[in-house]
Amino acid sequence: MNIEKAAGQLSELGHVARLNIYKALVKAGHTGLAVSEIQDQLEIPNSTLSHHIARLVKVGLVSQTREGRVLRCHAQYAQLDALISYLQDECCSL
Amino acid sequence: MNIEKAAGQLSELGHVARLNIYKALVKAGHTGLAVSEIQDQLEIPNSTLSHHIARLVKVGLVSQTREGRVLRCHAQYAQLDALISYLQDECCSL
DNA sequence: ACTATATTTCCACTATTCTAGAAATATGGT
DNA sequence: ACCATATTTCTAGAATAGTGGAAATATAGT
Repeated sequence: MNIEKAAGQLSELGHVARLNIYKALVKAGHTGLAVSEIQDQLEIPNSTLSHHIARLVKVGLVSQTREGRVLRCHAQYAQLDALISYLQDECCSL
Repeated sequence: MNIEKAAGQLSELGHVARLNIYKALVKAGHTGLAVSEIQDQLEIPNSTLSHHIARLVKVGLVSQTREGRVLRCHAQYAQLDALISYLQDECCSL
């Protein structure tokens, strides 16, 4: 972890739509959610949703696996853990 | 904590300059740093720096106290702790 | 080949953010 | 009152982000 990566991930989580997407993926557990399932839950137009998911993927917080026509999204827990650890180590030591 | 506040704070931390400012303030401990001291450390033009600090203050991550001509800035540890707790509770429970 | 479903990409528009110089404001010292 | 220092506010331009409709692409089934 370095400051550029941390800032990039924080920035992407710093949007209500994307934070909701990430939360939904975490709640969904290891099976993850199809893009269409996220769309049903959050009611975001498909192009907008695709854009937000792509940003989360780009910074490594979400991964995608294709299952036929369906793209399944998964929260990358380890990435968030690393981000939290960075914040605790770099920004919480008094 | 709620999702709007969390997203707002994450977004503000999601910028390298502001994350550096916050880190410097944490490292400075309870005495904090004057705006001018942050400027010396990070070499950011005063108007730009003022803008970034104001944003951190606005979301509650930093507070300021005036000491004569000097404005001293303090990291609000409890706010970051609350943010981290929110992430761990809402986004890390498998 | 055709059709249906899932998702992305393209496009254009609007809004916000970032940056920093210059001017203004605040405080303290002489 | 004047001057110096500290910081913000004003302003404006450039860059980035957000939004969503429409078209394109990908995959599977018939």
